[in-house]
Amino acid sequence: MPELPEVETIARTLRSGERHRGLTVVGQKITGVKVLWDRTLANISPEQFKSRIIGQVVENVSRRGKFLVFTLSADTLLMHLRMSGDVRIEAGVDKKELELALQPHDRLVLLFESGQRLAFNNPRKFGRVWLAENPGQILDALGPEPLDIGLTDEVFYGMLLSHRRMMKPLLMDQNFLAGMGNIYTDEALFRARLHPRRVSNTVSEKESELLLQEIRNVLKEGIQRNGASIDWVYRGGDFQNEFKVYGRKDEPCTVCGTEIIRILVGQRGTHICPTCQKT
DNA sequence: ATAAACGCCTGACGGC
DNA sequence: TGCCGTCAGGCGTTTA
Repeated sequence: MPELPEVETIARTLRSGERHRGLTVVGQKITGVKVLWDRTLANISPEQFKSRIIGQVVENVSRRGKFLVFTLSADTLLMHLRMSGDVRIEAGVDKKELELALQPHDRLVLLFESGQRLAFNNPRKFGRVWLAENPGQILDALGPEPLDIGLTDEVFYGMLLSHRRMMKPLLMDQNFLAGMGNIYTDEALFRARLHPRRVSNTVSEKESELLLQEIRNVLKEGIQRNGASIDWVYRGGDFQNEFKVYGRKDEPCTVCGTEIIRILVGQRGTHICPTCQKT
């Protein structure tokens, strides 16, 4: 489900309590765990997970690429929502209630001393959770954060030139750049007037600068609007109302009026304006 | 080095 | 209504 703006929104709301009726995970002590689907845990057994995480306090929640990063007293808890995941924090009434009233597709639940709980919900079971002493082993392979000012025009252009790959799969490669997914990549390429099959080392310096700018624009607008809500996995954002190409097959291009088409690039449904985005 | 094919899962939607 | 194919905000592994 989520790309960078959606994960960022989740991290912020878990931290601040906004949109969760004031509930925050920061400062909460973990006193219980329910693992409802064992394979949710990517690098540890349910038994080890329980014995290690119970008693730890959530110090902070942040994001790296599409990972949610929970900094705990001793370890780091990582969550990746993949295609259909979501995270809820909710108040519990009593012990009995905490054990019950789970939602369909809840795969992992953390119980806090306060009586509140955090649920990892994941209909398609693609999402994963890690408990790691050293999260760098997982996160360090990721490419740079697109919104990091350390990613300069020069650095980004150099990155494009050092590969000979189609632009869309390259931008979606998390080890190249962290956080871009199918939707925001389509939107950024459209705004930069680049065809998704364009080969990276044929991009000019000017095109590269515009692309980085538009990548940042769509991500920032997505974050401002709390992400995008699509299909049955609704999360409260409204960036879907700003889509220029994604999901707009057969509708007119907002720039030139040509009908948006859907093509396949790197096995992924891809939306372009065939007039504005030439190879 | 690059990219395709496929697997992992459940659910929504459209056509018949 | 039921059945069927297609599609889905992701990513790892295997194969070419």
